[in-house]
Formats: sequence, structure tokens, C-alpha cells
Amino acid sequence: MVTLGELERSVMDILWESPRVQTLSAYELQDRLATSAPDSSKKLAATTILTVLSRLEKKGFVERERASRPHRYRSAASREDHMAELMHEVLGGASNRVAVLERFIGQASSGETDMLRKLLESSGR
Amino acid sequence: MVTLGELERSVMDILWESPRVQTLSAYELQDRLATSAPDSSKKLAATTILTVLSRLEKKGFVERERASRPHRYRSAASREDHMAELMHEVLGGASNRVAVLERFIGQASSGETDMLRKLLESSGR
DNA sequence: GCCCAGTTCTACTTCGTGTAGAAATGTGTT
DNA sequence: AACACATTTCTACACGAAGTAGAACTGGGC
Repeated sequence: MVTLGELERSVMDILWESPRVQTLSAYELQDRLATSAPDSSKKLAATTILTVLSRLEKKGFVERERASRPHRYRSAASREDHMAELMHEVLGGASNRVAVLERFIGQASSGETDMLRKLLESSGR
Repeated sequence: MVTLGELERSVMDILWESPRVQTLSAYELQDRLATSAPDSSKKLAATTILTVLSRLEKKGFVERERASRPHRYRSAASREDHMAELMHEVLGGASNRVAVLERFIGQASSGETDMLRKLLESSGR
């Protein structure tokens, strides 16, 4: 399973919060990270951000616009899509999906099962 | 997210295949690993297995019976429970579960949505 | 053609995991 | 009780992923 480090995740969190149309440069990311960081205002080097963004691109998490000069980045998928994909990745790795889904529903809160029922209704037909 | 290495996963795969009542010793694990391995018959050292089992115990994936002399091990949860928990872990990390579930169902195969509908029926009331 | 913002390369550190020998420990036998 | 040996725990090292950033390189504007 493709997994993210701590800094990688922080970067993705920021990209996921931004509407995908509004791309960000490494320098903007750098500032936002400094702001949102717990131990605030310890600015990371720009090259650090660049390195992380390259790795994230290689992993398929971000896309980059090489056209604009400070390259601009956006998340490849929305956070929700990503999470849903992750769930499917887990489910897909099971030989007996029914059993897993059974447990999944068993462990779910009533709020969640309600959501599921509604969503299945509207999707079904 | 707690994650497993390759060997750790192989060990868990064997433990998950065994009924939880039938515990296994490190030596049995050692043999089964040698058998089931792709590059078969390269037996790992017993201490290697012991180390891995300790780490898995610390991570909460296995339980050990210290009473019997060669300690005996079993998975803490079934593979299905574990997978369902994983899915909930992902889902729980979302601020907008509905959106994630929406995508999840959108990406699901019709077989999967069928299962879900049936399971929700029987569970609901 | 030169300069510099911006990007890529290279490198070092830390941490998790695979791997196993050395050291410690528990227990049945004499 | 002391021993021998099976078993477990400690210690250690290699390796790859990720955090971090300086050095080297590059693409455009002047």
C-alpha cells in the first residue's frame, strides 16, 4: 500500500483543502505549512518542499504545472476520492468481501448505516 | 496508521488462516513460512520469527500464551475484523463521511452494492 | 550572453523492518 | 541443587523510506 510520511501528509492536507482549480506553488505551500504547523513559524527550506512535492508526484498524489515558472501543484484527487479508494483497496485485498462488509457494517455507527442506506437507495435505481 | 512490513504480513497471513483456537508456536510459523514462501525452502532463523512476533504483539496484532513453553501465538482479531477496522479507520479520519461514502459507493462494483444492500437490510431491523 | 529565481541532484539523518548472533532464562533430569 | 539445553530476550547491523537541506544545474528576462 502506498503510504505517506508526516510531512507528505501535511502537504497533502493543504492541497486537499484548496479547490483543485486553485493551484499552489512550493513557496505558498512553504508559508502555509509554517502557519499551520503545531510548533509554528519554523519555516522549512524551499528545497525541502520541492523534494517532498516531487516524491508526492511520483507517488501519484499531486499533479504539477510545469508551464508556469514557479511550478504550480494540485492534488491529483480529492481527499474524499482518495479515502474512498483506500477503503476499496482494503476491501479488494480480501478473498471474502462479504465477511469484511459484514464486519464493516457491524462496526458502523447508526449514523453511518443510515447514510449508506440512503446513498444505496439513490444510487441503485 | 499502524502498518505491516512484508515478513510481518506473511506471518499474519498464516495466523489469520489458522482458527484462532489453534495457536501456533514460532517454530511452526517458521516451517509454514518456509513452505509457503515464493522462493521456497529458505528457512529463516527462529530468532527472526521471534523478533517479528514480538513486534507484532507490541503492535497489537497477535496475542501470546506465555504459559506453554514454546510460547504459542494467535491473531488478536480475524483478518476480516482487521480489514473492516481498517476501513473504519480511514472513514473515521474524514471530516465529511457522507462525501467519502458517496465516493465509496460510486466506485463500488454492482456486486458490492448488492452485498451492502442485503447486509443493511438484515442488520437494520 | 549573463544573472538569478527556481528546479533538480546529491547527501546525510532518522526510523521502521528484516535478519540473526550473543546473552539471558526457565525447566526437566540426575 | 546444579546442569544442560530448548527457548526467549537483547543487541546489532543492513537497507529502504522519509525529513531535511546544500550544491549544482537550468530556463527566461535583460
